Amino acid sequence: MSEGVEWALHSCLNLAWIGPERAVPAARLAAYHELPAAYLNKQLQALARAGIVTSVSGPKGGFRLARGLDRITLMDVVAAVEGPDEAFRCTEIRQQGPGAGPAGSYAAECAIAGAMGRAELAWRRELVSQTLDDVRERAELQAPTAPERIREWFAPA
Amino acid sequence: MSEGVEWALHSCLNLAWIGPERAVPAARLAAYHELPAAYLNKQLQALARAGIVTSVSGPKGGFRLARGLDRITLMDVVAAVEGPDEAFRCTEIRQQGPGAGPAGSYAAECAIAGAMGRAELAWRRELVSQTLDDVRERAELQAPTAPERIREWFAPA
DNA sequence: GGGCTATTACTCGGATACGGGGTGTCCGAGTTAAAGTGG
DNA sequence: CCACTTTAACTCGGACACCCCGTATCCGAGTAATAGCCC
Repeated sequence: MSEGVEWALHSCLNLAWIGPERAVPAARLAAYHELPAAYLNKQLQALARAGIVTSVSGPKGGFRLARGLDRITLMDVVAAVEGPDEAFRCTEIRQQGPGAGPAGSYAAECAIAGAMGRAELAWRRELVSQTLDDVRERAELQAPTAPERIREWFAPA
Repeated sequence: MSEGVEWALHSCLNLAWIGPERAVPAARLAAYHELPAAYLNKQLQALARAGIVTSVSGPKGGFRLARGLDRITLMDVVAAVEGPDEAFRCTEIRQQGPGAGPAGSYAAECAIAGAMGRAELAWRRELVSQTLDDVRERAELQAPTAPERIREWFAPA
């Protein structure tokens, strides 16, 4: 899985802790974790295209969350960064070569694709069931001082 | 996900339908679906290392299943081909840069890694719960003539 | 004809190239804040 | 002092290289069947 997913998730939580009042530039979000600024920008663009964050150009510009954390699921972020296609894609090799059966006998889905699809569905179901707000709550339980630290570090000079 | 997983799964089912009496060369398994023979051989080697199939060299050599389909799970095959590491790996960026908190405050797992881990656990759980025999059963319901076709095509000259 | 040996053909196994997608970077279009200027 | 204009700095957005891993291939080590040969 792409490394950008981790960056995007952390950035979303950071944005939430900073608050919706002001927009935060990608460069500043990147500096907080010493990430390549331009590349993080690329991931945030993906989030913007997916409608998870909104972006404004110019001075005092940057990114901010488009809606509350409780309305953003892990699935939303993963789909935005990784793309919509499934991890396991069936190439229908059962229809290739001498092993191919009669032409009309492939109406039903390949049993292997079905089985792998069920597993991937379980994965997606779990991703949908968890919102970023759930993650934030757990994070604050583990590190109660983190929100204040972040708010302070991102405070304008 | 690697394409080899699909090839490996189909090959395992084919091996089961052929029967355990004789070993089947990788080249023959590949020809059945018009796959690159040498590359499929590589995947079968991975299955052999994982103990899913056994391999014998020389004339009349090839691969055969090491145990019954009901004792091989989808997880076994995926782990053998894809490797054991998780898809989402946490790089602990929370400990990098100015955002890093006090040194001893990272005993607990990163909340984001935990959430992604739960999703991946659901995926793995589903893969473990399905054996190749379950898949075979469904496949035979959809295409009852397949086993006989395969047995015949792989029959020795 | 039977048993032993040498040969030969066949298969796996790992070492070796190639190519596409993730990774990383750079520069331009657009925008807004701020500075400058005249009334 | 205030309003307007001009400037300038800042930010996103997409276009451009790099590199690693999945993809694909080839050749050698090992093995067993087979053919040949001697008894």
